[in-house]
Amino acid sequence: MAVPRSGGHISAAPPTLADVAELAGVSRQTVSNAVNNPDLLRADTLARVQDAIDKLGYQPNRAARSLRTRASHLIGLRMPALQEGTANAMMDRFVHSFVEAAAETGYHVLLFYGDPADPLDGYDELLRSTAVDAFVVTDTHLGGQQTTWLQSRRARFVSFGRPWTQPDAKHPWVDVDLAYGAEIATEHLIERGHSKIAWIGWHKDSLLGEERRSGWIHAMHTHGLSTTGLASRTEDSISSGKAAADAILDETEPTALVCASDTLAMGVLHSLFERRLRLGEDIAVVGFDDSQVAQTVPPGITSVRPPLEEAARELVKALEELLATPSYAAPGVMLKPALTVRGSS
Amino acid sequence: MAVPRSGGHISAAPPTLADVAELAGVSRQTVSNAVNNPDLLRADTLARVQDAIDKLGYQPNRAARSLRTRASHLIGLRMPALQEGTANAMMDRFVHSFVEAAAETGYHVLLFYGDPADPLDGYDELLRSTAVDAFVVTDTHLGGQQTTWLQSRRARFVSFGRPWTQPDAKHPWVDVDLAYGAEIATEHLIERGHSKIAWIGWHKDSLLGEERRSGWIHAMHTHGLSTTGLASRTEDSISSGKAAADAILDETEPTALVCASDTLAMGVLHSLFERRLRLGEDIAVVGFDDSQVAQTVPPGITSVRPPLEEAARELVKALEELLATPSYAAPGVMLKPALTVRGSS
DNA sequence: ACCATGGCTTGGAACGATCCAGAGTTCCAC
DNA sequence: GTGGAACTCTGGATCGTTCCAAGCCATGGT
Repeated sequence: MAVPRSGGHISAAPPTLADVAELAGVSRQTVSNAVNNPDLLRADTLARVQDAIDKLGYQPNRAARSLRTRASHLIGLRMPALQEGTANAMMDRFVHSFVEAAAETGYHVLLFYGDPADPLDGYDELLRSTAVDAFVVTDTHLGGQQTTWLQSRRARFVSFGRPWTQPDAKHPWVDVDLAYGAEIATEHLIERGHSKIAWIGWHKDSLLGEERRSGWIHAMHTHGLSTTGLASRTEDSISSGKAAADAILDETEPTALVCASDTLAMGVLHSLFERRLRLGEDIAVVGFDDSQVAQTVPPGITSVRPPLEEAARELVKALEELLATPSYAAPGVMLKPALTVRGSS
Repeated sequence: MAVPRSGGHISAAPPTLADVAELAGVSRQTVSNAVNNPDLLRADTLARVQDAIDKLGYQPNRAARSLRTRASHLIGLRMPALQEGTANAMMDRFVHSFVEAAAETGYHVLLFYGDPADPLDGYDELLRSTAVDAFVVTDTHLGGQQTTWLQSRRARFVSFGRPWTQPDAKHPWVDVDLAYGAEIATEHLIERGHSKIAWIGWHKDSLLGEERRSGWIHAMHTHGLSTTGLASRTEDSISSGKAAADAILDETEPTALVCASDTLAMGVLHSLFERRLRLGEDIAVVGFDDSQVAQTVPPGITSVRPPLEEAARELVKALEELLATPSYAAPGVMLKPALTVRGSS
């Protein structure tokens, strides 16, 4: 439904409702109705008003509309600040999907980054100036501080990430079942004939990390495989991924490695490079996130791909409901990831 | 300058100017002045009003302010839609930098993606509804369609990318001198002792591609090196990068390769992987963009790093001037990239 | 002929801020 | 003591839209 673009004519100030009303010979309110409740108008009046709207290229002024309706049709999306070296390229796929999904339902996205040290940074200003209708919260695994605070301010929001520490939270959320992701990754390797499959994951206090780890353990045990000596926990960085791989390759000699992130997988690749081992031939590696890096490194890293496009759509759907009915309490939505198989396994 | 966050109390509706005025015992206008022109007030009045503002946690309503001042303090940033497989991870570093730079001067960023086939998609709606004060245009190498149209609509904008096809364009722009980038990349390889240095670049009709290529040629000729048989032109994708590398490695046996993008460099890596050649030992490779991939692939790809943070700051600076003085015509700003040296060379 | 009904349209008020012109104070020079 | 400038502060109008209550008009049943 492309709006025809008024091409050549140069207009000093954009046309207003009053301009349209005058041209169409009706009152302002009738034009407003033509835009917002067309079924209230008689067919011929509607046509006349539409003509005038098209002729002038009229579009309602957002500020005026927001002021009156108390709705900006803007969604605030807070992203965690990028850290140099960490491959969270996943997130810009999410941003992209979300912006597109929001655009389809007439919402625009106001992107902001908060100081990672202060999970509330940025929200307050936007909220108090009523700049946005709702927020999308992304780092729920860092604790419930953000959601608790937003709730206390009566702000509307949805979260991309389950309410880890607050099982009774009422806000809508969407998350990806990455325990399941680890499970299918591990099973894929088992199918390929591996039995000594190591895990390189995050520290014990990382909720996300423990969840993914549980999927690996479950798959291993289901197939009667031992996990002893095969797990290591470290930080989410390339250097610690390399160190962990070095240690576990020396000690236990696994034939395959499942990594909690593509970043760790890249660390493993560094270890392999040094040892002159060939990825996908001498040893198999699976990562998480299906980042750019996993997609492009030869021969490609098999990776657990979160359905970010679908997550974005679900979030927008939840937002719509939430904004339509303020008391809306949705059940959380848990999506299943898929495994993208590449040369590394 | 953190605004104290009103913690516990739950307020139904945000406080307005009138609320503050009543509490402070002054008129609405005085409160408005306290916020926007504090130096107009007597010191003690200002203090009293400030107290009231803090007590109520007042912040001006954006919609109301926008309506009156005809300024939204929002900048529309149009990004080219992501293409699967193409590593334009560079762009999210730019988005991040730009959002942060804008936030520092009180602007928020409204991110949107346009249909790549229609360079005008998305602008019109935001412009006519006066949703944003200005735009940042990013794909100027695709031709002047966007800027010409925006100019005809009297929209304010700056571009990240020089006005390639319109040398007489008047709008502010910021760009990175990537001919220089290719030059330092090539010289770096020459210093390392290479003399047969091949170029893997884009098609002839790519303005960006020809520019980068000229830097390689210039460096080669300056050092008395021949370029015949060492250049190839192809599409910006991994598979064509691999094909180009295959061809040139078979034919001319260069010892080093300069690639017009990290994506092409990844294609080269695929070729090397297949040939069991070791990156950085058997052959040297340099890429462009300093993407996540270049940073993380072992042993790291030497890459030309565009100063995106600086570009973002310059763009914001230009925007500020442009919005302050509508007739502002800035000279374009050309920034120099640096070479990040890694194991691949 | 009348009133009630429902469909369609209208003018005035309101949203919350800033612009503008003017009113009240203060202060100093004469 | 007065005039005038400079400094403070104020109330009303205004931005462009939607909400609200009321008005108009044709229709149809009594």
